[in-house]
Amino acid sequence: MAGFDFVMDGESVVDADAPVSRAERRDLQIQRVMDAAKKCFVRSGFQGASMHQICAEAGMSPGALYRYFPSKEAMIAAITEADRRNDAEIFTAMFENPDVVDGFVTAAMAHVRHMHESGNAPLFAEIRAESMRNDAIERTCTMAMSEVQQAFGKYLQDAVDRGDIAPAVELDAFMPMVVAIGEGLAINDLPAQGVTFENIEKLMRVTVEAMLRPRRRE
Amino acid sequence: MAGFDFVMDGESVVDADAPVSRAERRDLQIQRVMDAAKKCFVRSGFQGASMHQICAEAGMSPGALYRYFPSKEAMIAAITEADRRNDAEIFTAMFENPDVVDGFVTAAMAHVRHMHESGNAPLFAEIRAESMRNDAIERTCTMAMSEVQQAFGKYLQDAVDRGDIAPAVELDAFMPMVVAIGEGLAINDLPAQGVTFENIEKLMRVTVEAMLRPRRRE
DNA sequence: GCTTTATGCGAACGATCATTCTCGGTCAAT
DNA sequence: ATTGACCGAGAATGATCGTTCGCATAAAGC
Repeated sequence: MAGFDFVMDGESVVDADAPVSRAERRDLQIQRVMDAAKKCFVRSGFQGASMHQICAEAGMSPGALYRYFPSKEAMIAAITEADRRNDAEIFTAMFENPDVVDGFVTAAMAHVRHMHESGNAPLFAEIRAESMRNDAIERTCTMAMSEVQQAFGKYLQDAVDRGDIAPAVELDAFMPMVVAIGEGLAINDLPAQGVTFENIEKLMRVTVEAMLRPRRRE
Repeated sequence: MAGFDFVMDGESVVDADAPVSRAERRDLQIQRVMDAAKKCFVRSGFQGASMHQICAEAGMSPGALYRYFPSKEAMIAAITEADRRNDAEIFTAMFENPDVVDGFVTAAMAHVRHMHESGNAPLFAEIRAESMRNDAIERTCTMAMSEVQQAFGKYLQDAVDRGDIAPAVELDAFMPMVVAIGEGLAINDLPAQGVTFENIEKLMRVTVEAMLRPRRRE
């Protein structure tokens, strides 16, 4: 039997005829574990998922799994970081769009769509719940979002300076509130509740427009 | 030593000189357990908190605790229901206010304030995370909110009929989205992040106004 | 008074948990 | 061909989990 095949039954993860280096294979195995862990965490939560379940899902023994992650805590940290980084990237895309409102709505809709399609809402909810009692997770969340917030702030300030927008409240208060609203939309997975993307976008546009270009009090 | 005193050390929970009936005392004990459990769940999560921890927090042995709740699952269910019911009551108050926008903003601010002062945000986050994988919890959340949503829908429809408001999207889509946004604000506990109540209210008013009385497209 | 019922304690139970250990095998380098 | 680092399986470990049990005590009903 030629090539690698580390799975004894079911699908083989490493293609039997594609030779890979040690380091490459290691990365693939790490990815395999993370995929399995993510599945289990979504299904049972961080504390609820057992290492044996994760091993079974990954088709790997505990001894093997522990070669790649020193502890369950480390796996939680790794998955949290990957998830938060992924989210951050979606938002960074909006900073290219010269129309602030449109850029914002587009990015937010991409986020809602991604959350719906990937089925990651439970994982995100789990991360947020865990972040409120686990300092390490909390730091990961803050760090991943702080660079986005910083760039976001600059992006908005530029638009303010050129007179494109005039936020209803100071930017320091505006940004956390927008993040909070976005999280609410993400966790609730509105498309799954039957709300159409069209309606979500329509209401979001009205809202963002009002927040960034408020009506004058008459 | 007269009267009851079931705590061997530390504070006594049942006043030593106030005779209470069996049923009354039972209710007090149940409340005692629920308070302790809530504290532990906030600290460690539903799965992370152990029955021994809850026993210690309640100043009660496992044997005693199990006289009041048949299982940990039952305790989680009871605490979830109490929390959701509490939230529902806050929102029901808004249906008295004839000005929809003002009623809405007032209720939402009461919610934000309550969430901040009670320090219940972690519990709420935990409940939402658990609800995504535990059908019983999910049903509790839906039930507690469905009566509110129904009354909310009627309240809004009345306002639409009399021409007070003209929501940007259909009510069926509007309500879930508003709930989602509210949850985001609740979980994030903005006052704890330094955002003032004043700013929260200001942006909320602008937003609600825009959603319910949108500008016409020019 | 005596009996019945409700409480409470805390040791003990079996199950399951995260993690470790041992050992046989495989790869890359010599 | 031999070596040495790496990898993987799976049994084993001690800890901890949710829950139960037996027994003592106190109150309620007669």
